[in-house]
Amino acid sequence: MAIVRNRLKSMIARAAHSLDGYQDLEAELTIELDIPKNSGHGDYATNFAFALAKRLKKNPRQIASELIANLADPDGLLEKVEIAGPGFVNFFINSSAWHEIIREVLNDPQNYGRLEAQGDFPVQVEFVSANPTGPLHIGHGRGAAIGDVLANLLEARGANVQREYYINDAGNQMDTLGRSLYYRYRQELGAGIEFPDNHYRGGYMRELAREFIGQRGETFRDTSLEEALPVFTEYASRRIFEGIKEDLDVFGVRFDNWFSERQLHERDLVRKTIDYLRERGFIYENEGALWFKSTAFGDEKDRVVVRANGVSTYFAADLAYHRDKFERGLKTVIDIWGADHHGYVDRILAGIQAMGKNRESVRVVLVQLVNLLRGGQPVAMSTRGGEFVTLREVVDEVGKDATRFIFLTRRTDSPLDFDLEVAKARSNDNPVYYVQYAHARLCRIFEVARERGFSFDWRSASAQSLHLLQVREELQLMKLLGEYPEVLGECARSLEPHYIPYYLHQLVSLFHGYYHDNRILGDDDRLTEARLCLALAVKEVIANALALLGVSAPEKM
RNA sequence: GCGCCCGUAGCUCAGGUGGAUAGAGCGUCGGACUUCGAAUCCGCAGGCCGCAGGUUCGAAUCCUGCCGGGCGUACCA
Repeated sequence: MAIVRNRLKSMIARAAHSLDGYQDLEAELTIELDIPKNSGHGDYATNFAFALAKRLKKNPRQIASELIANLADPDGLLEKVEIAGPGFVNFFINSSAWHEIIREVLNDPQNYGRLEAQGDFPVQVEFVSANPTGPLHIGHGRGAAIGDVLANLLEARGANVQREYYINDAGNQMDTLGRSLYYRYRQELGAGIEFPDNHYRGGYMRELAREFIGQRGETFRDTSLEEALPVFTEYASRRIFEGIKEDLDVFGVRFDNWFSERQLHERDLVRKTIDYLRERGFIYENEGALWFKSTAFGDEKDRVVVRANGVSTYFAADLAYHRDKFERGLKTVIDIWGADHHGYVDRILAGIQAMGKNRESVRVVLVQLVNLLRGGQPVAMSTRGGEFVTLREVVDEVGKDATRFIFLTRRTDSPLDFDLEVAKARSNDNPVYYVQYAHARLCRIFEVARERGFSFDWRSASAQSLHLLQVREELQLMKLLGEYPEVLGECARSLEPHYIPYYLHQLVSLFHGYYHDNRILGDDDRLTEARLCLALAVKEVIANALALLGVSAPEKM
C-alpha cells in the first residue's frame, strides 16, 4: 500500500541497516512512527534512536544523525528531517506526498483499509451466548455490539470469520425455566399457589404463560409438574430463544451458526472429551467426583467435570464445546464473555492446553458490565429478580445507532455507565449524530454540485487538480485519511474496537472545521474538482468506518 | 483472606510495546448563520493522572506498598 507512513518506515529500516550492529537487533526492534501533538515536531517522529542507543551503547543523538545521513529519498518524500531533544527524529513530509492518499481511498473505497483475505485462516468469534432463560439485557447488548464489530474487523483484515452463538439449553436451569412457566401458567388459571424462590419471576414469564394458554388452552390445568415439565420447558426455551434472535436482528447482529449445548450431550461429546483428557492423564477421581487437572496449566485449583451424583458440570460441556471448535478446523477462537466470568478464563485455557492446543489459540475478551441508569439513578438488573430493562427496550427508546456507538466508544474492559436519559435526551449532541451529520452534509454537497450541473469524475479530476490542495486543513485531512488502515490494524491486533469511533470523531471534527472556513463548491473549477475529490474521500472513509461499526451512514437526516 | 480489573477536568471517557507542553465529548460562560445543511464552527475556564516510594536521560504508562470501588473465588450455569 502506497501510504506515506509505510514508505517512510521502510526508508528508515533501510537506513538502519547500514548502522553497525543493527543486523543482530533487527528481529527484536520495530520502528514506531508517532504523530507528534505539536506540528512543529514534524508530520511523523520516531524514538527509534533511543531504542537503538540502549542496545548499541551509544548516544541517541549520535545514532539519530547517522540514521539521517543514511536516509535515501529518491522520490522526494521528505521536505526536512530534524533531530530534536535528546534524540527524537522528526520528519517533515513534502505536501505533494499526501495527494496520493486520495487516489488510494477512491480507487476502492469499500476496501480501503482492508487486507486481502488470507486464504484458509478460519477464525471464530463466539459472543452473546446468553442463556435462553430470559430476554437479552443491556449487558448482552454491549457484548453483541463488540463481538459483531470485532468479527467485522477481523474479516476486514483478511480472516475468514465465523460468528457463533452458544446456546446453554441444557442443565438444571432449563428445568427451572420450565417450572417457572408451569407455575405462572397455573397461577394464570386461578390456582392459588406460591411462586417458588430462585425461579424466573420476570414479567416476561407471565406473558409467556398467557401466550401459552392462548395456544394450548387449559390442557395442563391438572397435569402434575413432573408430567408437564418437558412441554413447558420446551415451550419456554423455544419462545425465549426466538425473542433473543429477533432482538439481535433488530440490533443488527447476525450469526453464522447457533450451537446448542444439548447437542454436545446428544452426540456424547462431553463423555468423549472426558475420556480423551483421561487418556492424556488429566482426569482423576476424588471423593466420588471426576476432576480435571487444570493446575497443570496454571489454574489455581483443579475443577470438577463429573459430580459425585454422576452429572457432568457446565465446565465439562464447555471443554467439549471448545474441543469441537478445533475439530471443526478453526485456527483461532475468540470468546467474548462478560467480565463476571473472568475467574473462568484460566480453567478453559488449561483445558485447551490439555488438548494439545497452545494457549494463544483461544483469546478471551472480557467485556465489563454495564450500569444502566435513568436520570442518574441506577436501574435494577436481574433476570430472576424480575424487573429489568431489556436490550430491546433500550434500542426502541434510544435507537440502534446511538446505542451501538455508545457501547463501541469505550474500551471493552472499562465499566460503562449507560444513562438512558443522556443517551436519548441529548440525542442531538450525541457523538454518533455528529459523525452521521458530516456524512449527510457531504452527500448534500454532491447533490448541490449535480444541481448546478457541475460534472465531476474523480479519476480525471484527481490527475489534474489534486496538487491544488494546499490549505493546512486539507493536508491534515489527507494525512488523517492515510492513518485509517493503521487504526483498523490496531483494532484487530488489540481486539479493541473503540479506536474507530475516536478516529471518526477526529476526522469529522477536522472536516467540519474545514467546511466552515472553506468553500468546496467555489468559483475556480479546478479547485472545486480537487476539493470534491477530498470531500469524496472523507465521505467514503466515514461510510467505510460506520459500516464496520454496524451504524448507518444516512444521506439525509 | 486470595485472585483479576479499575481510580485521569464538575460528569462520561481516550491516552498501542515508557517519550516532547496529559486530550476529547458533555456541562458552564462568551462569540459566529443573506453562502455547499448552525445537528456546525471559534474562544475562555477547568488537572499534585487515588496516595507514597522505586526503576532511568524521561513515568498517567513499568515495579512495590497502602487507600478506595467492581467482579470472581461451587461437585451453579
